[in-house]
Amino acid sequence: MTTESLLKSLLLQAFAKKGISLQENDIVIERTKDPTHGDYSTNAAMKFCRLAHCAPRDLALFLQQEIEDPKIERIEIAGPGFVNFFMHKDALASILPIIFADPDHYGRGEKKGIRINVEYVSANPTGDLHLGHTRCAAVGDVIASLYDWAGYDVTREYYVNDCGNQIEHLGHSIRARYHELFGEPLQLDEDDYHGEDLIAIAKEIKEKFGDKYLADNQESHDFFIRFGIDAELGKIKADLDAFGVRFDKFTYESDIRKSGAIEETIKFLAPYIYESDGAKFLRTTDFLDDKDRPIVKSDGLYTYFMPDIAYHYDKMARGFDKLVDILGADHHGYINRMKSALMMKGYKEDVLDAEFVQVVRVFRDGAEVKMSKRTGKAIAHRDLVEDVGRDAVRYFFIERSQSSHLDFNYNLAMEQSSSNPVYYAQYAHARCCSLLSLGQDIPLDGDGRMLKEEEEKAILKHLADFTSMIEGAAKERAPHKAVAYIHRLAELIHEFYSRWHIIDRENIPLTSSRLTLIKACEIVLRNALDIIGVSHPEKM
RNA sequence: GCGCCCGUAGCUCAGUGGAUAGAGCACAACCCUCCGAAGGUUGGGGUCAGCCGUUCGAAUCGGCUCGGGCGCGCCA
Repeated sequence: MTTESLLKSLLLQAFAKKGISLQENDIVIERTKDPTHGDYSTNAAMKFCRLAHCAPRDLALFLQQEIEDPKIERIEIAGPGFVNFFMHKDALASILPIIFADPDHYGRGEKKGIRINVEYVSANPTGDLHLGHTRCAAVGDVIASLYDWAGYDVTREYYVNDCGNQIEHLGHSIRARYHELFGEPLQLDEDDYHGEDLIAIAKEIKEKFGDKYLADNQESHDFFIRFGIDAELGKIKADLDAFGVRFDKFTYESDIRKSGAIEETIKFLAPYIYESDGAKFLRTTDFLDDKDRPIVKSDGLYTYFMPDIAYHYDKMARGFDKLVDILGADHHGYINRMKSALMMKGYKEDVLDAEFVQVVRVFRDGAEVKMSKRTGKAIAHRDLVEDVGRDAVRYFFIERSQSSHLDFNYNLAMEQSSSNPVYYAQYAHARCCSLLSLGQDIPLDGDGRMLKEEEEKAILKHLADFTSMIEGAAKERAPHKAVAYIHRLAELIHEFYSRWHIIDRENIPLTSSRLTLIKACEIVLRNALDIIGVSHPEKM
């Protein structure tokens, strides 16, 4: 039993004696910032004083007298009615054997038996990933990891939009580059892709197939599209792989279309479909939307929305309890129409949630750099990761809540050395490893029995918070909370290291306890860095 | 006009009902004869955009105003 749940049950019992019956969720146990406020604190006396018909401090006094446990050293009342718990140091150190029992899994929550599908990036295979995708990739990947650690059954999915206008333009652009290689003038339309990366693809086609696809026929048309999609998706996969982002499943829009799922879906949705100006609209306003949405254009082609509905139905049919879409913030209008479509199928409103990732603004040489996928002037995901490094990019991109704009200083990131926050955490890990290596002949006691300093107690408390941090960060889909946890742990380690000499061969029992604590720090820091996908070198 | 996100230190941002509002960067001073100075200690810096309300208690919840970003039926 964790200290937190112990305190909750003691409080529940005490309240019951007053004739007040509460649920465990009603009680809030807080970590105290100030050590003079004890180790844990509750506001319950203030929150429920009205139910007890007495003043907050009187109720606090009652709780103070009523609650007793061997793990609690003493209870104090402070301020308007806070009840502060001071724990015996043994109670704090009891987290150490738990960590060592299964180090690689410390922090993992109980299996919940809930299946979650997290879809992210899903960039169209028409060009290289840019900074916006980088942030979505980092955010989505860490959210999925948090779910995994918290005990959910997670699938990471990428939806490939390999149909529609943009794909036609891709095929046409590659065809134009291909013809250019045979001495013809370049013929690109305004909506085509003007980036020079397509030249490499055209060259590859020429090397492999010669002039086979110069003829303008259906075969050539289909070939350029197919080859282009495979080439672009191949690059995207390689770039994401280098970023430490891997998917369990790629679903292709073309497969959804071929399966007949769209026609089935339209048939099913018929009661909600009406015609207007030659187009077909879905009455999403019957549910959460403020406007009805077109699903079939007046030219008879589907809008993007129609296959997307079939795709989301497909995901639900695969047995997921929850869908999470990680989307760019400019897609925020999308969520209510898709929820509405899911509700038409009888699903609850909250089977789908979206996380909107705000834009990254890039500053270079003191000026903002505007991005454009087509002009080729955008900062590519690949260049960024190669220049700045995978660890630093991941850390930077999830350090702040995804709902906040991110200002990225390219110059600063390029010259990152000591002022890079990721090194602060990695250095703490390397320090732990270094200490453990220096003291490797000294056996660890495994329970930290000699620990008593404030710095040591602060670390023990923070280590004990790891599991609930993961649980909370997963529930809130807040990767930046994992970063905040890591930063705090690194800070505590650095402070402890600076304040106390850890390896003292004149005092082996104390050294043994302190190295035990350092080992626990190393384990938790390593697990935490694994969650955010940042490496944890033993030497730097 | 309607909808979503945002407004907190010089800058970038944490903090969603609690105690003296925090961190990084930047700035100033100090700390290696001693386990890694990519570190530590100290300091200056704030009408939490504004007003009204709810509450024992509001940066946090509700309403209005101002300011910024994004979106608004046949683009994805």
